[in-house]
Amino acid sequence: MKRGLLTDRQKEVLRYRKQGLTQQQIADIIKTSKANVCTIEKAALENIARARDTLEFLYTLDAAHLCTLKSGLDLLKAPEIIYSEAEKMGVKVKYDTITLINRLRDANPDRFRGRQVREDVEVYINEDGDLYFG
Amino acid sequence: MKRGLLTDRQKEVLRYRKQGLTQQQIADIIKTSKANVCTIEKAALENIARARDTLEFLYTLDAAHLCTLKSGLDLLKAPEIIYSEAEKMGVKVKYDTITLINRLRDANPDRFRGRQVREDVEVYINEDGDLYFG
DNA sequence: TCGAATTTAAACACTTCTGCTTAACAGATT
DNA sequence: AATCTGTTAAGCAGAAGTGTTTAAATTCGA
Repeated sequence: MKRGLLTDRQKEVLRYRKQGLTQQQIADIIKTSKANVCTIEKAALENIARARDTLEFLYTLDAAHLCTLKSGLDLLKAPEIIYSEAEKMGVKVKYDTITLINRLRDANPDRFRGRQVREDVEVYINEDGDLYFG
Repeated sequence: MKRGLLTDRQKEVLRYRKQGLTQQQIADIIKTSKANVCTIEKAALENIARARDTLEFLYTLDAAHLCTLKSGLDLLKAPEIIYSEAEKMGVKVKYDTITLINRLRDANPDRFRGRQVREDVEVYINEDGDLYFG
């Protein structure tokens, strides 16, 4: 059974990178092209991000589904929706408007284009008023 | 780009499970066999474990490689090796013999069969004397 | 012990991932 | 201009993951 997401090749590259080597230097050491080192490093970072997202999901299991921010929605209208839904459930959202928008964008930058929601975002809330997105 | 490791199917099963449903009940809901629900749930838990291991690896990046516990080694001889190697590096291991063995086993149970190491285990140590295995 | 719940194994199509090459492109530094 | 660094894209072969079915084993409470 595989232990982690990272392949031996990916770990190798990350270790050399941590030591400050350039992609070209690493390419020479492991005998391949610098383009390939770039690809491998990128894949490694993606895998790490994916691992983080996976564990992030566990929080949504403890949380209740609050609402769905539908594709096309104006990002600035999201807080209003979220506050109103949370009030219905008798929970106070932990974040103010600005913080909420930032959290929303930071959580997964890919899902927003400027002020627009590109893809449906599910919003979860726990009893502490913490928000999670999935 | 995929966000997490878990497929929609796997998330679905985990959510129903969290609600206390049996595999048979879930199978009826998502219209498949209970055996399949079992497989999906198992895959989900494996993915979560893999995500944890992946992030665990990041610690080994900050840590230095201490030694390798080779396949076939007696688990009870590991502490001696580790203490002696750490001393060479001028770092004091944070754990006593008993705790060390327990950490070693708990870190990844699959790599030990009774008192024997089944598969090479890399040992890393940081400046605080914390140990990581990979 | 009976039956329900859970787990495991094997096999199958299908999809995705991985490492790799080649080639091109953008930014900095020299 | 020439060089070094990092990125990106297309394509390819081999490996691994996913959902599924079917069938057999195991656990466990009543």
